[in-house]
Amino acid sequence: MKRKWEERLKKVEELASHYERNPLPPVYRPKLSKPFLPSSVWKIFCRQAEAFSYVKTCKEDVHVFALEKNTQSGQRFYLVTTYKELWFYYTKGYKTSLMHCYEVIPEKDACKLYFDLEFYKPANPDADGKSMVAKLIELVSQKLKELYDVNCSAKDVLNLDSSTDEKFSRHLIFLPQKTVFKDNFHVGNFVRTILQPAIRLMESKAAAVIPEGVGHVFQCSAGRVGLDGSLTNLTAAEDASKGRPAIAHKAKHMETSHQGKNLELSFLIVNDKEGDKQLFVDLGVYTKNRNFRMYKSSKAGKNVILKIAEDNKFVPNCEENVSLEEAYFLSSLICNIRAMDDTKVLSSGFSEEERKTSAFLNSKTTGSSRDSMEGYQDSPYPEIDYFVRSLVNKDGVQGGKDHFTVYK
DNA sequence: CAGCGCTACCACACCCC
DNA sequence: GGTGTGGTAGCG
Repeated sequence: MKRKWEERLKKVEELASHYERNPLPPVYRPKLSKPFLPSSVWKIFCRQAEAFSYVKTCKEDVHVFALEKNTQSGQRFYLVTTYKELWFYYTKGYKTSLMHCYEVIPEKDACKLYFDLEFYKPANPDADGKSMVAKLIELVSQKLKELYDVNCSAKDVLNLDSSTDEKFSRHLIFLPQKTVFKDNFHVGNFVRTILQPAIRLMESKAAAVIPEGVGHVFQCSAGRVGLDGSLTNLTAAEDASKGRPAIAHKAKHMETSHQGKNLELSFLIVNDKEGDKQLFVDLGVYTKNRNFRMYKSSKAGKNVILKIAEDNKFVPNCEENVSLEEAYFLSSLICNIRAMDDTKVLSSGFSEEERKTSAFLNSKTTGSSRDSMEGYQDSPYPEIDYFVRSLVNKDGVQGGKDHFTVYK
């Protein structure tokens, strides 16, 4: 009897000693993985740059998330952790501050094709958001096929909704198998390019003047890139009017051959609060280190979260030990790329750095904006043409003839 | 001590008809 | 009035 007591006492003392040597952290954090797996990473920074430099020192697969303070002041801080661990606390509600959580899309990381869609309902009483989303998915899928030979349909598109009575608001995440974009800027280049006809249409509506005889050509493999790095569309009429050697033969051919297939894009144009025209697709999200609100998060000061849309058609393949909800979460993350050998990496035009460099050169050498250059094969400065082509070729396959590129 | 990265917009200078 | 530039309020 006494012997048993002594044994128990000894065990308690050992346990006490163990906890003295290994004190509990101030915040309860159960082990998420087997002991032999990497230990947890959960670190918060006031500055984004500090968060990114910490990520570089981590061997774990960690990512930067932006957390909005509930004060609605717009102030944010930055969390570094793994997807797994974030999901654990995110759903368990251990930390209420995770309610307003944003994925930071690093400027040079591969990412998925994604869209931020919105319109103000009172200004667009006749707009049918669901049908607009369906049309957009159809359009984007058609362009993915044309430009990259990538197959995609509505069942490959995760459709998240955070609409209110006032505003129709969606996030679309395209998930054709094993296909990603080189980075956020390349996504932006692609999106701006395929929506160019709608942008021009909108501008002409805003100006209330529709220029005569101006058709717009979708720039594809044989296309040209403006010296300023923008994706410029060649117009046969403009070219001829400037009396320059026309290089629009192929483009003109493409225009006619695709005309029947091209979808009508006017459905993308909506009214904003002031009654001006704007696009249903927000083109302002394809920028450096963009914060993108996450599945099940709300904006600070609001309680509307992003949830699976009623008309969502995407269902993730559930891997072992992953709930359906977690699988949706992982699918919704723009930079959650499982890089395989057979992953297709799509690119479109310049990277941001290259765009800035050539824009700088353009302004310093010609002293004018893109207008003077549009529609020309060569600038008056061969050295610069050579330099710009070298930038383009870096992105292309087989000498860089292709502006839209697929890596394997 | 502490958010970030734009862009549309404005004021102003300078030029030229 | 046309055009370039520098600074910033406010948006996403």
